[in-house]
Amino acid sequence: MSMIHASPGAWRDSKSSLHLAVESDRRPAVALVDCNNFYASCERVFQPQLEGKAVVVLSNNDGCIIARSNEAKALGIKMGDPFFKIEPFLRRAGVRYFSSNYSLYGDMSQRVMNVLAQFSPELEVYSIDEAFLNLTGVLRRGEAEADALTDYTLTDYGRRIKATVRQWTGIPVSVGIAETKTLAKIANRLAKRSQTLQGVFDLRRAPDRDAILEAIDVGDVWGIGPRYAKRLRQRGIANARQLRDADEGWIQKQMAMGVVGMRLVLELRGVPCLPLDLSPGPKKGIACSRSFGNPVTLLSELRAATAAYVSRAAEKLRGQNSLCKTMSVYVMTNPFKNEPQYYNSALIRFPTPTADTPEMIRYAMKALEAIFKPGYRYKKTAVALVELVPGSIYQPSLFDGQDRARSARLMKTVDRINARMGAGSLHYAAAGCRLEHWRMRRSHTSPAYTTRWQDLKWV
DNA sequence: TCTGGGGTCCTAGGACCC
DNA sequence: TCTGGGGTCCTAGGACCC
Repeated sequence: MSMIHASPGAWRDSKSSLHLAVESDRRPAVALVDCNNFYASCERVFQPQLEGKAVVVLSNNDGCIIARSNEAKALGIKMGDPFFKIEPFLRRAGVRYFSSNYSLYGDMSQRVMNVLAQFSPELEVYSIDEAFLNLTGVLRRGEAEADALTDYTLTDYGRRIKATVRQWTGIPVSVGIAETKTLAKIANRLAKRSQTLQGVFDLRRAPDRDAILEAIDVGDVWGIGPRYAKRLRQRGIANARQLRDADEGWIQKQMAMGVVGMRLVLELRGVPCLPLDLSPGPKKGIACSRSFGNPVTLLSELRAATAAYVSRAAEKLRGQNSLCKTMSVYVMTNPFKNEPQYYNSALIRFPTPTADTPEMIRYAMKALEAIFKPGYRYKKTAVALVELVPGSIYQPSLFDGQDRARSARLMKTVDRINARMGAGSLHYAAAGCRLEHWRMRRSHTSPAYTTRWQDLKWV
């Protein structure tokens, strides 16, 4: 997909001036590189006139706000604000809004990651817009040639990372550096918010660490959600400094956080407990769920939607070369509505682990019929594949009548055609057609500038 | 009319084994 | 006086992340 194929391993390039320096500090160093307002920034890359303007990106179905440019944040627009409620305000305030365009964001993400990979041999792609880089010793690799330059620090290196990503992809990022991932998160937060730091901050070199940690609310520490934050505050632990200095025994016992809490506290103390995950294995569960563009009352429509989601989930399953042993199917009404509510799910255990779309659809339809109740306005159906096993080793059922090899070949062909011709080019009739009214609404989509020839930007 | 989607890990408790 | 000890696997639920 990606159109940038930057040469890997630039960090090794001895001709580059990047590595001609020595930082005497030998402490471990990990950087968190985080894209600023990622989805909003992606939209801006191809519409530079939006620079400096308030931009927001909407969730699926144009439901709520999921990304905001700084200008939009300054206007008080909140994450999760329902679009239909604030649309009038957005219009009045001249905020530009976009339906989410995941093929664009996914592709831009890959480009950013490709650039980052050149700055460290150890990169963990943590999410669509974030990556951890191990920078320990990165500057020392070029030591032999380092006579010319002294005082080149990881802060300089971080600035170089930031500038390169910006130049090669158009995406602004912030870089936080520290001894551990948890501290790097904090450093990144500061880098992003401070006017003076210009987007790069090395917490290891900060003389006033205690004061910095004290200014971080305990709920803003990575790994502390609303529940834990509340419990910690009840014990008088209100900020990151206090959490760092908390009593270990109490953390382990009282908090029901056990090892999670302990790791977190140690990380705050500068002891790395969360190693970089350089090559994440296959997913342990795969889900596909989507709210409908319009409420659904007919079983036939629910069937089509469910079949469509099964087929998407099965595609992901095959994409990582796994088979599924257990699948669940959910249906639910709209909890925001003051109308009769219904929620139900069914668990399906396949006699033989499978990744065969038609087989999975057959089972899902049976399950769906069992949980469907007429008379409700359904809002959403979901398919979750749990209990996945590697495609290579599985225990076939003794009475399995299917020609597994044949169906695997068929699936492979279907996937290949869709990869080449575009997602959904070939799909199952059970999944209905594109125009059905339960399909997702996306009324404000930008073009897929980087993944569709028709949408290529003209210059 | 209209409120997102997709993951991970850990713990406790029960069943079961020798 | 007094009824063992140690282990695994599974499931449900809770918490977190982006």
